[in-house]
Amino acid sequence: MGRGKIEIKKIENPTSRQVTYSKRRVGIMKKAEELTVLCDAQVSLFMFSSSGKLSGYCSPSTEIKDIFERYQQVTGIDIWEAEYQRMQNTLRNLKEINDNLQKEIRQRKGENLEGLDVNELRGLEQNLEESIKIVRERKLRNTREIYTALLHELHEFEDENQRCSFVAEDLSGVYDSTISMANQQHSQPNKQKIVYESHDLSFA
Amino acid sequence: MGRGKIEIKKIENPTSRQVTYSKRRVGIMKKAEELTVLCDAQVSLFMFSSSGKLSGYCSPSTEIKDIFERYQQVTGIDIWEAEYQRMQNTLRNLKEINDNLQKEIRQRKGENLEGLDVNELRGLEQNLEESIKIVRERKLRNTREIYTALLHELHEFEDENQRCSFVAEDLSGVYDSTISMANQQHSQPNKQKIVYESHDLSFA
DNA sequence: AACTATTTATAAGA
DNA sequence: TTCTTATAAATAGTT
Repeated sequence: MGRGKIEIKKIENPTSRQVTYSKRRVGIMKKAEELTVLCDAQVSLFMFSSSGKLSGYCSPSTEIKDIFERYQQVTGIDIWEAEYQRMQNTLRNLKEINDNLQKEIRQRKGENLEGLDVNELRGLEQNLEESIKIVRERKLRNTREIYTALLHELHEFEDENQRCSFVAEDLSGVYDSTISMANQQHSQPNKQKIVYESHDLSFA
Repeated sequence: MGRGKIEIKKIENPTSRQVTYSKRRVGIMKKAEELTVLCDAQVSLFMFSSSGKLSGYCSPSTEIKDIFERYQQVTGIDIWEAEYQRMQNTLRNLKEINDNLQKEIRQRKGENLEGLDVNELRGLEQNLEESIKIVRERKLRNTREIYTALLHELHEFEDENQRCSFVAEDLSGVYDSTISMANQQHSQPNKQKIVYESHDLSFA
């Protein structure tokens, strides 16, 4: 359609090529829109010129994303197969691991023991006994550490007092500061700290 | 371009619409290919007819994915951004929850107690004591249930023997089957069962 | 970008 | 769907 018939092969002259692109670009976009309107179709059209410029057409009330999803539905080809599937799998796995962890915690808390037989209950009991032993030892050690620190501070205080020639009267303040120091020393920067509800929060 | 000029608006007659769609579909695809070849352009064209059938054209050596990625590059719009981000966030959250669950379990097992002060250790100890109490009660109850079932079966066995006029000699088989029955009754269909390692697996 | 001779696409009909 | 064909539309080459 033009002054002469042309062969469909790459136009070597860059200027002519660019001109032809411009003309035909308009033409095909018009066709796309006509098709949309006349035939009630969804059309998406993208063109990148050899210089990299993008032009496109997309049927009204149609998002590109929708076109792609429909494309994927119809062809069964998932463009993002690898990435998406990988993420989905990771998600599923994490959820399963989560469920199991939740279950284990619940069982270690003594909740939801329906699924366990006597042997498993016996194992769980032994587990908990071992745990409580370790926790008790650790508590004892921590307490001892605090007292050691307290004693150490007390001695330094006494030495200082000897040098300054006056006697310590009230040690409760020292005691408090030693505890808070020990706590700070041991606390890590956890975003979500696990709280064990204690019925008796006083220091023992 | 045809026997008569047409107005560009939806063709109401479904048959005519379908016919027009078929003809124009071929036409626009031809145009797309010509544009690709003549102007060395990348073209992607998708059409869904009103009946949902997909047709498309994509420049050779061009994947749809590439077209989309280029589209995203040029427009700066990331089609999958929202979805992807949402998944990433879910993933992150699940991982964090997981970490915390792992940490809680480790602490309940008596591992990794470094982050806890004496008060927290005291709370954890009380927690474990409560748990162990519940587990012990449950174990006792299960054992009782098994013995009750055993007793029941034993009585039925004796009744039957009375009627059949012979005496039970070996009850070990009955005992075993009762236990396995009781276990089956309580075990749920868990894909990944949590195993509490017991040092002594004998029945107590 | 505009013009226009020609080619191409296609509407209507079969 | 496909073919035919009259006619509308697109566009190649030119200005």
